[in-house]
Amino acid sequence: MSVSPSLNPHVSVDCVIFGFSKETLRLLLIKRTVPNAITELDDSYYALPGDLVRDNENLDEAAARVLNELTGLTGIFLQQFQAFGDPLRISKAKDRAWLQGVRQDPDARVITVAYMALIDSNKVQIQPGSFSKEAVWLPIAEIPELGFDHNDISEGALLALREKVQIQPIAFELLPEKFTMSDLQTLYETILERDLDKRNFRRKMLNSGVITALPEKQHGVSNKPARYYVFNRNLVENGGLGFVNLKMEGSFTLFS
Amino acid sequence: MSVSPSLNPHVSVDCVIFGFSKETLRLLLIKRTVPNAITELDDSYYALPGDLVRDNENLDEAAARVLNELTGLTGIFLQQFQAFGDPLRISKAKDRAWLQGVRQDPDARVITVAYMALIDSNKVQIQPGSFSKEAVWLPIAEIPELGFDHNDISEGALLALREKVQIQPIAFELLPEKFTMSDLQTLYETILERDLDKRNFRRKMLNSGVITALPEKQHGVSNKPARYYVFNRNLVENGGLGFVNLKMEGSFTLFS
DNA sequence: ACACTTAGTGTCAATTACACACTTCAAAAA
DNA sequence: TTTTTGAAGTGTGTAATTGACACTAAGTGT
Repeated sequence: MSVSPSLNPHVSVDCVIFGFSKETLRLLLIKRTVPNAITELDDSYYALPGDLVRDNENLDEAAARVLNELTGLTGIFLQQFQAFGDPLRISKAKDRAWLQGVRQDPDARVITVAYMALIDSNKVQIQPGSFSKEAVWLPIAEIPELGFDHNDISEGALLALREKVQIQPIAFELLPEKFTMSDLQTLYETILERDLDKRNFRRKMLNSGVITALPEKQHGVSNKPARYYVFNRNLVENGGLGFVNLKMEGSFTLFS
Repeated sequence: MSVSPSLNPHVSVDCVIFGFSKETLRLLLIKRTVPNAITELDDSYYALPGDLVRDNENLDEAAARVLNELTGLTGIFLQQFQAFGDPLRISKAKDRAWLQGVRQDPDARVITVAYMALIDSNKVQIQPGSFSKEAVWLPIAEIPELGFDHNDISEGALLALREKVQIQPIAFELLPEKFTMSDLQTLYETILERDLDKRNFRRKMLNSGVITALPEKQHGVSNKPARYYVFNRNLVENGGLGFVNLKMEGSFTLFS
């Protein structure tokens, strides 16, 4: 076993991990515990999972490592969306207290490269101990004050998600393998914060070719059972679709 | 005069500066000269303008500073688009030679945050001495091998530009205040590498409301003089337009 | 006056977007 | 076993947008 490769004290990655359950978009946040020297109680607060970048890995690898250490998952949709580098981003008192307990060079200025991950939250099994004792899925409407500039980063991620979802078929990454048309529509409505017409949505989705109907239907629901669909991952990734037309009502477009 | 604030040895910004002249998209590149210890001649090569980030500035400020030191300009369209952090990105021999002449810690791993700038190349007056003896506008089709990973960064910038131009009215930043409809169309055709229909282009542009016709026309051209237009910067930035519809032929859209 | 070059204009057909309401299916309750 | 309940699933007509297409207008230079 080799020694742990050295850390770059000035560059970190943070992951904004999106999940979707109970009809709400959620973020996976970790709880950080800081011994409070004055009260001798523990202060604690939530933050995005993140870590310094190691000298032998690139940024994508660092983000994938953070995600894997927390969730045990690999092969997840993970996309860099913005770097944050305000000189004061790590200067809040609580944050400094935490850094002093954890970092070799707690005063170093750290620029962070933020990633967003989209995962089916059913797949997540929080890995004990890796980052923190506790990790929770919090609805995006109920995110408390986070450490560092993580509120800014989360808001940036949400804006980026809202844009990307209208350009590329990536929302599927938030659903299980099999899903109903209503699941999908609710997801889009949640992300876009806007109601969509059921019939038009269905037609657009099916015509676009990004999903395939399964023969299988729901069982045991006390109403008409919905059909299941799957996302055509291979078709989309191999460009087997020509262009995908996924514009939402009222979204904007450029020229002709 | 205060002493120069300290530099963060691990984080830099690089600017991909786009211009448009003679019907070609160009990048503003600087020439770096490296004394070659063996031949005693100077090796030189082109690179993107960039610098380490100072401890008292954020990333946007660092990029604006680099741009200003090179061109003398302020208030320019400048947008972060991607961070690059491959561990080997500064390990080419020429790059190391240059770093050794310039950096306090030439072996430090550096992550760079890349920005793209869009400017009217007529406005640029290269500032002597700041970055290098020489800076040139090179057509994007004729970019040579650059230092570091700057070819990757440039290609990323071009892709990002091509996407953004179809979503937001930013192409105007590459033109002078007054421009003709043909100027604008040629610019779009150049960026998108695709021919557009003259009449449809004109209709879309005018209906979108992002430009206003001036009474003024060209003088001294040996053909029918073209009318001049201006970009409605204020209207666009203040959201005075509702939605701008700027989709190009065949571009893709999401749902309904 | 004629040649040359680029600017500028309109229409029609096809496609796409949007609004809108009833029937179907299963389970649960009566 | 009938009825109720609740979500799934389905089609059409209208309006708006897109895209294809060819000629005339206005200057300069010869």
